[in-house]
Amino acid sequence: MKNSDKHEKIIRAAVKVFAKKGFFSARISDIAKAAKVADGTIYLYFNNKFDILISVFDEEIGKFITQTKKLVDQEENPQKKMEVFALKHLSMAKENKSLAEIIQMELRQSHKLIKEYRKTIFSEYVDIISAIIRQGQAKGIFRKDVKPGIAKRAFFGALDEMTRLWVLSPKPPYDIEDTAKQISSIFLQGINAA
Amino acid sequence: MKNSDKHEKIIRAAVKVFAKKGFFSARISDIAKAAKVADGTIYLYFNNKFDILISVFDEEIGKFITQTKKLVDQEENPQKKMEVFALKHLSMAKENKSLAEIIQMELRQSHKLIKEYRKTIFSEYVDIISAIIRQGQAKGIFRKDVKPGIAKRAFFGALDEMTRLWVLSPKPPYDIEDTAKQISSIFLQGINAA
DNA sequence: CCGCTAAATGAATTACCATTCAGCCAGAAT
DNA sequence: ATTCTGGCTGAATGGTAATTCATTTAGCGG
Repeated sequence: MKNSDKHEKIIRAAVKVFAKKGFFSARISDIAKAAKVADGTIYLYFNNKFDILISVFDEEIGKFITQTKKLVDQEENPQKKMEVFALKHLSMAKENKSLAEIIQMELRQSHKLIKEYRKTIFSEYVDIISAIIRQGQAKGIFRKDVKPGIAKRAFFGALDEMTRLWVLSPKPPYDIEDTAKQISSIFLQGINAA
Repeated sequence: MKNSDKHEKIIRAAVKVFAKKGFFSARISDIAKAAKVADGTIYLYFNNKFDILISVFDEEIGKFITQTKKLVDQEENPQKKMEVFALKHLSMAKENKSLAEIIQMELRQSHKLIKEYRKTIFSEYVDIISAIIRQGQAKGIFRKDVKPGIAKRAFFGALDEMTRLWVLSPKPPYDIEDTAKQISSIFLQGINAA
């Protein structure tokens, strides 16, 4: 009863359980069992069921955004940046399927807190794209008539939909690299300056 | 106790309530109150809560897909078809915000039945796009290296993400026609044959 | 060893809500 | 006027599962 960070263990278990059954159908006792702790123990680390979900988002998505920013910053060329973003996005969905599943399902819930959360955290993420687009426009390599606010969502939406395909299908129908390349390719040609 | 189709009234009420609170947080008594019927009456028309949700999908989404197909068929030119599709998609989201909200949130649930439903009905819808793309490729006006299976999802995903923006924001930040045009424009240039 | 404290347990409590069903009521038929 | 019938009602029921808390346990200092 010493080491073994219970908080961490519970979060990990919750990711799996939420991914499998969805937030509402998941029972606290399921999470407790998966984390190998007693039901009551969960309430020593979290205020309530909803708090577990929020913690999952906070702790897991935050890391991911930071990583993505770092990768994008390492590239010079805007086109290359877009490609890197697409690849990173899809790779994460593949490597961390449970988390991707939760983001796909639960982060779409209509609960007020979740809506707010989504607006905040997703803005930060999606704004990585609009920044790249503005940069490309400044350099004269991307169409000036494209609105970064729309284009960023279009690009993100395309990737998000591909992610959904993985989450819903047991067998990935397309290869990650191919998909990332294909989507970047369409999009980059689409916003390429005459 | 007269005319006034109860089934219809309940569906309408359910759309509103589900949109506002989400399926799981919505109570049968909320729907009953919104429909101005007794709680028990709902069970004369539906088997259970879930059945109401499924009925909403069946009855409302079906109509919409049919309409879209008809509109697309009226156009000759593949590029024009894509534009029409985009505009129709976004218009529907604007005009029927509650339904769009439910599609956005509930159709993503991890419940088996919903997953199946989504695969079936969405395939039908999204395949409208891939058919257009294949047609354009056959005519030599769209890039042959683009995979229709990926491109259809990218295009749909872009539109879906814009829809999400409307659903989450009280005030539409962009005009429907502008958005539809912009997205079609990026995408059409993106898949345009050299 | 022997208290002492904090962490952990899990059975009991409690709250919530979908669903049921015994009875009610409006209009039709006799 | 009286009975009948089918739609409708909403309080009562029952099941489920979140949350609590009295009790137990593990580790530690003396």
